[in-house]
Amino acid sequence: MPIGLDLARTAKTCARAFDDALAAAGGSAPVWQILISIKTRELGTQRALAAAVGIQGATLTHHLNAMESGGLVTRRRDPANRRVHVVELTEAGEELFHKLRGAAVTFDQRLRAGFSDGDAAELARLLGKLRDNVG
Amino acid sequence: MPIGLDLARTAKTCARAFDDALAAAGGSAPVWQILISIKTRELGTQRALAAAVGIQGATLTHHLNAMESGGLVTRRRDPANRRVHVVELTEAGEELFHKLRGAAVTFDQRLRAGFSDGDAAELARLLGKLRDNVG
DNA sequence: TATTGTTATACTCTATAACTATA
DNA sequence: TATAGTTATAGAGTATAACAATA
Repeated sequence: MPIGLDLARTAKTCARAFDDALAAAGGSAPVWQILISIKTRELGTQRALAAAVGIQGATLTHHLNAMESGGLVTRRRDPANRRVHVVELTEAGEELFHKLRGAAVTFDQRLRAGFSDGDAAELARLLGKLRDNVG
Repeated sequence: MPIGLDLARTAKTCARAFDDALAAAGGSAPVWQILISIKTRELGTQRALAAAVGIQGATLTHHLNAMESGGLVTRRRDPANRRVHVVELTEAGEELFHKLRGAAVTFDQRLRAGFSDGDAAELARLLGKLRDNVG
């Protein structure tokens, strides 16, 4: 069995289950990824944000437009460099972040069922090797 | 680090690299999956085919339309049960299958770099556990 | 009525190219 | 000129609902 096929099938199955979990909590995978990135690297440029999420700048704008319409984020120009648009979470954005985090934690517990610490570490090591091999 | 996030990032990185490899060989991920399923479970219904690939029947029809237009497959009614459309590879379809298989094999070798047999088996075991946990 | 597959339509995520605003 | 981001447009993959053909 090719490793890539096994990985793709597993990822597809897990991604769908995770998407369902996030949707039930009122979110989606890209929104969750963007919320995480905003929370963890506050004050970066949108380019950096897009790179962190693994998408193009225009794709990020697309999502941010929807998130801004949905009242999750605000965008304002940085006074120090007015080319930069600072993205910040609104209260609703913070709420959604916490809700999605809860869903993600619950999902991860489900995923980890029957995993020893050694298993988890071994999986992380092997996945890291795969990324190195294609990067 | 949540397992799901690690898995999703790895799968995204690998899937993009694999898509590029398939595209360079004239294919795409769903086409490759469908070709594999046709070759390995000849004579099934399209429903079974769709289930094997992990998509809906209408989505499969969408891809088969493109593949038929592209001269890769033919569809004809099964005389024994005329509701069933038997999907078969044309010569061009067979050629593409072999070409994509070559690309997939090459990609898998790249992915396996530095993997011992034990590593590969361990990865397969852990991925299987993940699928069990969400299935 | 139930099953097989198609058609029509639309949604989500993604991307590239051209553009605006700022430096 | 270079950089940050947006707008316009498009394409791939997926899905649901309604439909036609067959049993």
